[in-house]
Amino acid sequence: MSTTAHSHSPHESLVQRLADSGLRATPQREVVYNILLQKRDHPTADEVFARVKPELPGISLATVYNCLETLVQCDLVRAVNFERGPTRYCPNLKPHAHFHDERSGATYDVDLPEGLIDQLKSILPPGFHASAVEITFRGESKSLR
Amino acid sequence: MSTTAHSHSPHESLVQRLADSGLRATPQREVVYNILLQKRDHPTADEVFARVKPELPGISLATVYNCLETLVQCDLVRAVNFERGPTRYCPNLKPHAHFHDERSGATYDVDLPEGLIDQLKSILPPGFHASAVEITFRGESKSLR
DNA sequence: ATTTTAATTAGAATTATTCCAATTCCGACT
DNA sequence: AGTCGGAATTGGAATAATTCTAATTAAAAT
Repeated sequence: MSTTAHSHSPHESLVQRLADSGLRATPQREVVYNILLQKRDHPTADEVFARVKPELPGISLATVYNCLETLVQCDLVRAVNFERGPTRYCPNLKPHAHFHDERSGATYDVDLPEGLIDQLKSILPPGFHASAVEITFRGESKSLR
Repeated sequence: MSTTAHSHSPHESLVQRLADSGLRATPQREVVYNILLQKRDHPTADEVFARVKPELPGISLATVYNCLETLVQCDLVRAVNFERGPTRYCPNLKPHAHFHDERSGATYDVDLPEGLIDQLKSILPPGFHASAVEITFRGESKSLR
């Protein structure tokens, strides 16, 4: 038995997740996903396009949009919007917040303590049920990485 | 003495805040601001434009954008972006979260318990200093208002 | 092999926003 | 009251991001 119920190889999980949604693992989808994993700086669709091109010169921007949307649908990638401007994409599946450095424009992932999301959900008034919570910090960070 | 150091009339605070930034209180700015106060449903610039027109038929969309931007600069209004799509505007100055009802598309303000923002800021790693925190819930609400 | 369905592609279309140059409006100062 | 100068507004053009569409290609199923 070489296939376990929950493989943790990125490639496996991609193929698996796509299959779960009845979708195919095309070269375009695989490369787009790998690009996101390689440099987790929350690139825009345009930036993904530029990074994918060398590997797949024939790819079109429309396909990049399609692939990103597909990956978001499969819960492999999160679409991030915290300011007017292009959507950014993030392959971090763990619950996390985003820190947006207003000086550099960079965005960092911030791990959340266990239970925080539930604590936040508990402040909602009766009748409100959240399936997801997004937290964005804005400010300045000394880390120049 | 009829003018106190901190008047709470919306109109006063508008005039005051604009003056503080060296800006004038024009009819366009006043009407745009009042429209936001009247119906706090987080309208887009287009929606604000439509609501302002009856009162100020000659106003242009560019001016609505200008006024909204000005109000945001003066900290009278918050620009809200939590999904791809047009920026929405919110005249609620108190710290609050947003609840986005995925069924109706409506957005509700959610009051935050005292201290929560500070608690959240405390989870940031060393070197990160947040000036603002945004919290967005997504889900379904029973409230049909 | 053929048929069917899914995915990709290029380019057009749409949407949201910003830019720009030309007025108009106001306030300060004669 | 009249004029000067900066601020604000306006309409339209320009830009940016995304979505749509119709045609083509690729892959899976029969």
